[in-house]
Amino acid sequence: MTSHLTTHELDSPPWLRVESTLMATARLVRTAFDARLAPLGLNLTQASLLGYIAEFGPTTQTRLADHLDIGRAAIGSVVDQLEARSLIERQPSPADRRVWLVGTTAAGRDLAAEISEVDAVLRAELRRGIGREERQALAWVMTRLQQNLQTAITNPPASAPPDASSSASPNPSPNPSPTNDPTNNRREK
Amino acid sequence: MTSHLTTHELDSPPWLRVESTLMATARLVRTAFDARLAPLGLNLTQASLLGYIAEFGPTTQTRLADHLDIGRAAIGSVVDQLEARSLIERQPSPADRRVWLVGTTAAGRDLAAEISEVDAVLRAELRRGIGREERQALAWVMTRLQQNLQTAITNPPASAPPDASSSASPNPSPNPSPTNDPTNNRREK
DNA sequence: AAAATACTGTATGGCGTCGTACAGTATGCA
DNA sequence: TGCATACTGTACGACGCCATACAGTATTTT
Repeated sequence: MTSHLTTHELDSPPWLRVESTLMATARLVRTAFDARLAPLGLNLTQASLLGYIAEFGPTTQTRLADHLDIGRAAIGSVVDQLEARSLIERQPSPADRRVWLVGTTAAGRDLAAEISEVDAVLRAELRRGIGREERQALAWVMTRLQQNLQTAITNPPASAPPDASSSASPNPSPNPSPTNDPTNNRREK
Repeated sequence: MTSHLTTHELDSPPWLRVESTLMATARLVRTAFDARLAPLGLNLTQASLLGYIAEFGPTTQTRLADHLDIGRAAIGSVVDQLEARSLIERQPSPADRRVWLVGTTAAGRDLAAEISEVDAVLRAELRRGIGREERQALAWVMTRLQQNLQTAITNPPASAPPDASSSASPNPSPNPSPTNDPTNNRREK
């Protein structure tokens, strides 16, 4: 059992499985950024949030959630963490008493600069051996892919007509099998 | 192509341009597959597991974990779920009494066929407007990116400038702890 | 043979995110 | 003006995954 050269063994045919390659790569991206940000005591989400408000100024949490692509509830948690470390600050908005304007503190600005540094360094490393055109082509194809994915998600699970009224409850019984399972032959270890 | 058609607004922050697009796309991939697999009562992980053993026969959980790129503990959970629905089966290995050989049941094989169908349909949709060469180029660049990511992860926090004596231990205490915070000016809502 | 080492699957606790429900606030409409 | 609707941030429960620790089993070393 040697193998394990790079990713897996030779069983996976990446010829057709572009999607799984994509997801694996995304996971690696997150891992790499997390690793590099760990010395700052941050993960990728926290760093992105801090970097964003450091660049664009105080922002409401809903906007942050939109930009970071996570839910409003999750953003609240991240803001809590960063606020507990005095890196950011919740300020009431004079215009809208529902919202917080989340802005950086002085310490937050300093750390944001370090984040920016880490980000630049890592991205430079990731570009090694990849030409500018190739990167642009990659971005273009992925954008196109995103469009297709979006339509695939919003569109009903195939075969259904364009009118989405039929997709009201396509799956009333997700558990088809009886599951009686009288013979539990599971070894106890 | 002014981009931002589908994703967000026109901000397109210089943060993690390509990388964030990649991660957003990966998220969409998972969402799309989950949506299409929902009528079968499965998510992407479960479907991948079932499809794998349907194609390659009984497999140990460690192998499955390696192939699906998740930990052994997580695999155990997924196997439990699928086994509870009588889609797969744990069989003791005659050769090694530590391991289970996870194989499909008859119902599992049937469902695996449906999974394969869903998979083919969705992937065909995702290819719309993307040429074969472009897909191959995408795969190539991502593979290269994976290599760079791998080295970036395993390699120490990089930089390694002439001598980093000044930043020998840049952050021994991630919590600067001015956390006394006597003025909790947080509004109660 | 016995002991040391490596490996497999499981239990446990933790983290990050999601989805839903909710109170407070703003906005549009009668 | 009053009322209905929409929006913001939070609380709560759930899910998926990770990391660690562990007992049982295999494999290698002595």
